[in-house]
Amino acid sequence: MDRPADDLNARARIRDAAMKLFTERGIEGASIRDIAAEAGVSSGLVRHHFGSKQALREACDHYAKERMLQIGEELVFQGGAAHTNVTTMHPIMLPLQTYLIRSMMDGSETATALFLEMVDAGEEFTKTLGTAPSDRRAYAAVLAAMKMGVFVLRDQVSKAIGEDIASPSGYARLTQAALDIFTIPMLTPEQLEQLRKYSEEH
Amino acid sequence: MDRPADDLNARARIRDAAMKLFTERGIEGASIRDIAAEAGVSSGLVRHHFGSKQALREACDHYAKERMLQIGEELVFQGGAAHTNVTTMHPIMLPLQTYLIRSMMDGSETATALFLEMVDAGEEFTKTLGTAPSDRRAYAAVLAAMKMGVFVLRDQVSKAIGEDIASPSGYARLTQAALDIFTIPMLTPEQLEQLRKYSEEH
DNA sequence: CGCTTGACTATACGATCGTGTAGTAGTTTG
DNA sequence: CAAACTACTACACGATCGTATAGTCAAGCG
Repeated sequence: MDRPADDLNARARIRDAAMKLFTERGIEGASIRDIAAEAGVSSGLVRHHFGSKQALREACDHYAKERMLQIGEELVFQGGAAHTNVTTMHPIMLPLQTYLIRSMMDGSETATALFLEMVDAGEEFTKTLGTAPSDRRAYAAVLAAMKMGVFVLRDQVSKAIGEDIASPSGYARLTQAALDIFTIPMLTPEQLEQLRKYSEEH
Repeated sequence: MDRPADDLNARARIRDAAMKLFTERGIEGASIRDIAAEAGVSSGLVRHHFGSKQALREACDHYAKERMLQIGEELVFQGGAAHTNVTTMHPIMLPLQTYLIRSMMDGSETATALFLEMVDAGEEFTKTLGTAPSDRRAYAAVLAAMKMGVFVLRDQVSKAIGEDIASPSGYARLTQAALDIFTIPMLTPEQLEQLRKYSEEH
């Protein structure tokens, strides 16, 4: 059961269409008429259900955030906190994440709030790490941004690896690559020392 | 010397204003009239110099790409390939990167081409690593996307750590955090094994 | 039955969009 | 000096935007 039961009515279809087009074309780039057409309804019905474009957007924000938290809880229940915090990549989340980033870039408070909650959770997670980063807050913030960033550039990453990252095969490569990045030290201690010296000089 | 010499004329001011507003509001969200006002010229002059909004955008794409490559070369010359490939974060690049990502998300071929070049360079870099990732291509693609992602969510990361990541202090925390993420293994070998088993089951 | 209510469509409104055209001031060029 | 060119502004055009209004249709209910 992927969605709530009574979620196939016109209101839900409009919301889904809005999230799709907002993601693909940006908030300003997706018109209410286009969204209505995508949902198979008149543009007047969009206004009837949501009042304004801004209100429609906020409804999408709240829905996406709720679904993200809901799916996140399910994943922690299934796979444990370590798995969830390290990868936090699940195919179901993909459209939600891409939408939320688009909305965040255009100044959504709801989406930004969700991001900050993710940073909070990530900061807690750092306490379970063997070697602690010196700046937990910055570590968690950058990590969260990096994980989201992969999905911002979904099309570009897909093009780079030659297959859609939403496909089972592409997603597997994506997950493994992220795991490699997060678990294999990128520099030898010597390189790290050299880099540290360089930083001090500049 | 930060910029070419004759770069203060109206044409350059329009281009800079366009990059600023495209970044802040998205391509569709920034009108030619707004861009002209930001540059302190008439909207007709924008058309005179660039012909159309699409052509203006492509001019911005090319300029941003050129500057990125130029700055990248300077950084390699100054600090060496290891430093450049691991962090690839320089304050000067920030506005260029944020613009290019915006443009990439709205389907810019030039920006996508630059991303693919970054992936190519990153893939070469993986050959200098001690422990090789199994899938170099995916590794480089995900790494490039992650590094870009931090700048997509610039405002959100800044909010999370309590200071602007463009400030010297915030930028230093950002760089150190990225370095920690890339050099400190996030999981113990035991956790990694557990995660591997979990993945096989699902 | 008549009446209300909610889902839905059709159509019209100002505003703003990208674009096109005409024209001016200043410099260059033959 | 006149012609040509360049940088620039002013203004008008259709199209499309978000929004508003009026009306249709079916279901529920006294």
